[in-house]
Amino acid sequence: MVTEEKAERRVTRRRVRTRANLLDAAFAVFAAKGFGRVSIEEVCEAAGYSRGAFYSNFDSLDELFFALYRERADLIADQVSGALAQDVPDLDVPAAVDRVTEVLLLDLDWLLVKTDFLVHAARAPQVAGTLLEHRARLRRAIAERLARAQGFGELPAVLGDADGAAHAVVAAYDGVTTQLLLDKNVEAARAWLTQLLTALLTDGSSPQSDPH
Amino acid sequence: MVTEEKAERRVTRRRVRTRANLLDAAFAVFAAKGFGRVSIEEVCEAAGYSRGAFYSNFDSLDELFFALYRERADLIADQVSGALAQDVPDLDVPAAVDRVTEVLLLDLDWLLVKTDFLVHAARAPQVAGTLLEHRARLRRAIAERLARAQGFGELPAVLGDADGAAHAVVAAYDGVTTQLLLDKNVEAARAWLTQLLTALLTDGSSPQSDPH
DNA sequence: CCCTTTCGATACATTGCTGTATCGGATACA
DNA sequence: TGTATCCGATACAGCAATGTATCGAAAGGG
Repeated sequence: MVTEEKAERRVTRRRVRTRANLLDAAFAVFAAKGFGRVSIEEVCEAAGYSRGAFYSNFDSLDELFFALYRERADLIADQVSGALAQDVPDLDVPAAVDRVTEVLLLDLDWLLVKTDFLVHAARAPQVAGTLLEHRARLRRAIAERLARAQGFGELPAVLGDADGAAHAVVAAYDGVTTQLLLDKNVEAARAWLTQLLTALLTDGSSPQSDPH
Repeated sequence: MVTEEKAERRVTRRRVRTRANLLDAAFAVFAAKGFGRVSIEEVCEAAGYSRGAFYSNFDSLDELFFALYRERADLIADQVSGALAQDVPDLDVPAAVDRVTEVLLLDLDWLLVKTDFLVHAARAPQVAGTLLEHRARLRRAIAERLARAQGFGELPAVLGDADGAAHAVVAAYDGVTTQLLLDKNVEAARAWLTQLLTALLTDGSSPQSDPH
């Protein structure tokens, strides 16, 4: 071993605070202007620090961006898992759909940053790999939840097995998200996603109100 | 009227050529590095011109980007319209789906640029408006095509009317696109989109092979 | 309370990009 | 072919952001 990985430091209390502040400020700035149009200086200024603080905590904007994404994505993934596991009887897929929809389509700023990250990942295979894993994990959680419901004969497999259905759920979410980015109408998006999902996950027997 | 809109010019032959070259080069560079990370100089270098040529044809990178998007988007929109109108009997929705799918999921580079543009539009209301109109037009074409098929009793309205179904089609496309950006697997995306669309647009009676 | 370690501010050199102004060669049209 | 116009290359000034090196101050351990 030639170099010390990160030469252990006494992780001061002050340090974690500034780091958190930088991340928060970065989130706001990224959401407002887009990752591609943000400079290190802007982030520092928004956080109330000088560039010295930044370079003491991160090596590059990319690194900060990755850390930021990871932090928030994990948080939301947990919330979704919670929403999926919440109901004991495992019946009532529509109810679970409602709860998940509410968690996922909450914060427009997060949506913007998330999309920036997607675009970023699309050109960095390594980053794309990480993101794909995240998505696979999420899909697995959904598939499991659906499989449990399927035990009660709920799921009308229009598309293959529970795994395929999970795929479809994610695709529907991504699709609705795209429109939401443009029209900024969270309520419509939520209603629309709910309708899409129930259409996909139940046989076409339950009529829904039209959100247009 | 105080100012001449654009002081009519003798639109030389040379001019249109360089303009086209700049646009082509820009497309390649944008696809490779992302709009946010591209400088005017890079575009010029890729096109084999100096910055003088650029400033003679465009006012800013944003303007070039917009022109580029508009050009290609219109082209593809035409192709889609063609694919939708192609079959005379108006039955056979799956066949139309196949053709459209083939047109839409062809070029990964275009997908990258298109997504960049989406992200850009998400933060520029005016641009977003234009993009929304484009999408609405496309959706209308789809809805009309579906309505024609519906006349023959094909479409099993799982989601409201033909308009709602068109909405769903676009959402499905966007959703599949997102995954494609990450895994770069065009064939899988195409198969997957086809399956999704047929699942949405036909009653769940026709079994499909599983593309996973 | 002192002393060591760590954090973050400041100053500096450097680089890459921008936009403008100018000019010579190319182009169109008579 | 002559000539007026247009196009794009070059040169220049300026700016904004980067990364590094240095240093005073804060934090925490003893």
